[in-house]
Amino acid sequence: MTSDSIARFRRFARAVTAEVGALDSSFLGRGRPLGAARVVNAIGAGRMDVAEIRAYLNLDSGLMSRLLRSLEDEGLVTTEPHPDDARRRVARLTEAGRREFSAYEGLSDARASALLERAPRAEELLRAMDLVALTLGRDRITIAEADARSEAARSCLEAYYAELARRLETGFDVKLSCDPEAEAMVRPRGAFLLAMADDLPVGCVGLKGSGGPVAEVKRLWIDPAARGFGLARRLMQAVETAARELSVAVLRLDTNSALPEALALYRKTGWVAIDRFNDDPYPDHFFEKTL
Amino acid sequence: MTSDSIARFRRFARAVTAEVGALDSSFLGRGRPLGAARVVNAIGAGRMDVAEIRAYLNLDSGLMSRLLRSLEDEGLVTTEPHPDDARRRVARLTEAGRREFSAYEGLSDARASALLERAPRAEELLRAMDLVALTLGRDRITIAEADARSEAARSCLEAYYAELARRLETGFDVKLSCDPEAEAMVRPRGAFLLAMADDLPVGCVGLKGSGGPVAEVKRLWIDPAARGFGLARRLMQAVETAARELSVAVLRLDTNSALPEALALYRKTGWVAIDRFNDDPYPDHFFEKTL
DNA sequence: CATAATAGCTGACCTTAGTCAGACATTATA
DNA sequence: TATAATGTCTGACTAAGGTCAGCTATTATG
Repeated sequence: MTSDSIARFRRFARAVTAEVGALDSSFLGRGRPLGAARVVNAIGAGRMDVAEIRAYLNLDSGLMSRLLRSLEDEGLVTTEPHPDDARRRVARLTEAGRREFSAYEGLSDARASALLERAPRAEELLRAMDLVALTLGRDRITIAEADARSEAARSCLEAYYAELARRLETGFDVKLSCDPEAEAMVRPRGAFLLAMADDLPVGCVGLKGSGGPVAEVKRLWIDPAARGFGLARRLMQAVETAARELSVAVLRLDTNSALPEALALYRKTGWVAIDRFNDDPYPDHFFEKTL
Repeated sequence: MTSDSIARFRRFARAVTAEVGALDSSFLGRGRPLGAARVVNAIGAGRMDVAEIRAYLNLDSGLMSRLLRSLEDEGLVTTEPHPDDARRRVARLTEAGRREFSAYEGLSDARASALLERAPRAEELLRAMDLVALTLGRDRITIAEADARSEAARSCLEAYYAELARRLETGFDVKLSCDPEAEAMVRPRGAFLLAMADDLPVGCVGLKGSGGPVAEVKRLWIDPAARGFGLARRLMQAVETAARELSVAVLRLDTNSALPEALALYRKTGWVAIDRFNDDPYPDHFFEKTL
C-alpha cells in the first residue's frame, strides 16, 4: 500500500470524523446526554430486548440500567419483563418517546439532506458513499427472502433492467423478454431473495417455479458498489437452498455473453451448458444444474 | 432530496461511524486518555503554538493547560515561552514524545492499510473516499504557492497530462507541447500555485513569465473529485494576483475546445479571445486578459 | 430439588472532559 | 504611563461515562 493511498485514506477519515461528530451531536441539543439519546434511538430502531440494546451499544449493565431509569423518569420509555423469560426485560417507547425518536430522526435527515443539497453532483457523491459504506460494512450484508412485488425488490429489478440495457449491444426491453410474472417468484411456486445492507437492497435473485421439478433462476443482480464481495455466489447458494426446500430437482438459467462475470460464476459453481430452452431474444448462453 | 438518498447517506454515516470510532480508539490503547493523545498528535503534526492547538482541538484554556502539564509529567512534551511574545507558549515533543507520535501514526497507517488491502478495487474505493472527503472538506481547501519542481506539483502536472491525453482527440505528448521549463514558473520570473486539501494537492496553475510585461497562464488542472467547488476560479484569481505582484500587465493562455469547462470559465471571467500566439500543436483557442 | 447460570438492579467509586472565576505576566494602545 | 487586551495557569466545581461487587429474581441443569 503506497504512502499516498494511506494519506488519502487518512484525509477521508479526518473529513468524516468532523461530519460524524456533527451527526453525533445532533443526538445532543435536545437536553439529554448522548448515552440516553442513543438508547432512545436503539429502541426506536426496533431493538427492544435490554440485553440486545446493551450489546449493540456496548454498555455495562449498571450503566444501561441507570439510563433506562432516567428515561423512565422522563416518561419516554416503559419496561416490562420479557414474556418468555422473566429475568430479561423489554423496553418500549411511550408516545412521548416516539415523538423524541422522530425528532432525532428528523435532525439526522435534515443534516443528511443539507449536505447532499450543497454537493455538486449529488448522485456521484451518493454512489461514492455507497461504495465506502458497503466496503466497510460488507460483513454485515445479509440475504433475506422478500416479496418480488415489494418496493425493495422492484428497485433492484429496475436497476437490473437498466444495466442490461446498457451492457447488451441490442439494448434490453423487459417486455420483449420472458418476464416472469411476479407470482411465479413467490412461494410456494418460487422465491425471491434480496441482499440487504442496513435495510437497503444491494442485490437480488429470483427463483421462477411452476410447481414441477424444474425451476429457473432469474434476475441475478448486484449493486455495482457491492461487487467483489462474493455476494453473487452467496445469492446463488441461497437460491439453491430455497429450490431444494421447494423440492426442485433441476435448475436452469439463461444469460448473455455480455455479462462475462456471471458466465464465469456459473461455470465455476457446477452449472453445465445446455441447449437453448426458450425463445427469449436476449440470452445466448443456457445452463443447467442438478440439485 | 429523496428519502432513498437520505437512507443511503445515513447508511454511509453508520458505516463510517464504526470505522472512525475504531480510528479514534487507536488513539487509546496506549495508556493515555484521548484528550492527551490528541494533543500529542496535534504537536507532532506541526502545531506548536499552544493557542493554535487549543483552537484546532476546540479546548478550554484550563483543560489545555492541564493536558500539557500531564504530558510534561510523562516526559513527552516541553513548553517554553514564545520568542516573540512571552504571553504565548510553544510546545515541543521530546524524543520520547516523538516516539509516541510515531507509534500513533503507525497505528493509523496500519488500520488504513489493512482496510485498503481488504477492499476489492482499492483505487476505485480511494477515488470514492476522495470525493467524499473533498466534498465534506471543501471549505478547508487552501491555495498556496509551491515550487513547480516539488513532488506535489509534479503529481498534479502528471495528472493534468494524463487527462489531456484522455480528452484530446489527438492524444497529448508533453514533449511536443510548449512545455515551460519549471524555471519559468518560479519567482521572480513566474509562479506556481497549488490547491491543497489536508496536505494533499487537488489542483494547480502555473504562471510562466519572462521578466517582461507579458506572462502566460499554464497547466490549470483540478482533481476530478474536487470539481464543482469553484477551485478553478480561485486558482485563476490567485494567479492573477501573483502576476500583478510580478508587475505583469498582460496575461495570455491557450487551451483546447475539448475542455469546454475551461473555455466557459475564461469567457465568464474577462478573458478575450485573441489570435494564435504560438505554434503549439495542441491548443485551438487563445485568450488574453489585461490586468 | 439443590445448584449453577443468567439478567438485571443498586450503591460506591473512579476517570475524563469540560466550565468558570480569578490571578498573573506580558504586550498593545490611548 | 496608565489602561486595556491577550494568553496562560490554578483551583473549585460539575456532568457524563464507566467499572465493580454484591443483591434479587428467574431459569436451566445435573
